[in-house]
Amino acid sequence: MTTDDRKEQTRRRIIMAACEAIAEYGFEGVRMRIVAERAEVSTALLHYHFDTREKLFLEAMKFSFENTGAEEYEAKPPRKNPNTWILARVIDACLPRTAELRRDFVLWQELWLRATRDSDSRLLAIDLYQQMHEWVAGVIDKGIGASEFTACDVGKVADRLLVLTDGYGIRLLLEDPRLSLADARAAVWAAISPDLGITRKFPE
Amino acid sequence: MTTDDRKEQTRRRIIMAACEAIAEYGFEGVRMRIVAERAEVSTALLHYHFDTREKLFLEAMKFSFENTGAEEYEAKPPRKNPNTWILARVIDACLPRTAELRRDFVLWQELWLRATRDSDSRLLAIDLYQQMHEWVAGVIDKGIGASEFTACDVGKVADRLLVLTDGYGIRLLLEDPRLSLADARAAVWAAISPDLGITRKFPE
DNA sequence: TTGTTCGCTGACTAATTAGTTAGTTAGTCT
DNA sequence: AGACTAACTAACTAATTAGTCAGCGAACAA
Repeated sequence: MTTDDRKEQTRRRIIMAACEAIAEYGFEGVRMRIVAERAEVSTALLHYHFDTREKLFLEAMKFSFENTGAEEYEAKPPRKNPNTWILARVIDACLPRTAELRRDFVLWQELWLRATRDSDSRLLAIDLYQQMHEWVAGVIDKGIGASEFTACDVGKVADRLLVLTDGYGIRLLLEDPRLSLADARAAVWAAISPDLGITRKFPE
Repeated sequence: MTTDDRKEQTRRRIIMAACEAIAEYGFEGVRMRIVAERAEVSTALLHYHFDTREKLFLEAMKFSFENTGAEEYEAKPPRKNPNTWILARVIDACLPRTAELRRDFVLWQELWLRATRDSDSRLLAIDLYQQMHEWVAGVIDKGIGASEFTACDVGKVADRLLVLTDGYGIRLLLEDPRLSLADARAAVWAAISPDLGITRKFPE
């Protein structure tokens, strides 16, 4: 392994530590010491790689959102009820179901909030939202859009899906006993599926 | 004016300053000095009244949410299309339309995020969400629920309304040129009004 | 082998922070 | 009037912070 590889590896370890720390303590709440400890380096190294705290954290945000996996959606839908399958997977991808998605979701919210104060964050957030929207609209359009049943504005459906998963996602973070993951999935399903000409109930 | 009145007035001035500061800088970002300056008192007085930073900020959150005005909804709906009028007002009340609502909305989001880290905040957030839900459901139920057209679960409609306004609210905070207030209102309207047996378009 | 580069650290600084304390002063009670 | 209470402050401290810098040592080049 070359020193360049090693350097890149360290850089990445720092960024990932920063992501975890931001989700855990919040943007303003993270201390450089915490990130350094988690990445198992000195605080001086953070400054060596990223100059300032601000720059490190923005890099971390960017990295996090560029690396949230949508790989599993490359999998082919089953022959039976492919539309139902696709919609269910997209909804699931946008809800904080797993610990990892939950972490990303919190990071997301941190960025949203920071966007109200910092213009760099705002531009990043707007761009990110657009990317997410394109991804959702793309999956729906490619997978379901061609269906004989649908005659709707895919963009608007994607928009509504994102808003709903965002709203329910926030509530899921609260771990309010009155709202389960199943409730949230079902509610998003009910609000979206008719628009796509899907009349089936939520699978499982 | 008695000293007790004066004390209460000062206390309130501090709390309101804290609310503004939290919305502006974020929970972790607020410095006691900022709050003190804004309330035109010494930092020592903050500690005299609230002991610790933490306690002050929790009090501020509580105060803010107990004092968000729903007074304007006491006004009587017009004779013509009262259902339409009521729904439009409720939706408007939940979207960050004005500077004040925007500030409260940001504070709200701060609490949501903090709720993922701090159990006191979490309990407050859950309680608050419940209160908002009851308010929305109450207004809908009292104003529209008795209508001959509706036969839906008001609780679920209120739930969906809150989720949608939350989701769109966040996007409105971004001031994304692709999403106007009118778009958000119309989208929420379209997603809610059919459930309530309202077939009219969004007023104005 | 030897000199050089550079990823990396320990020990530092200057600035800022929440919180304390010893008073001052204005309003209240008898 | 005179004693008392308590809202309020200036000046402090102890701790923590982001950021700096001189230098180490392993990898690389010659």
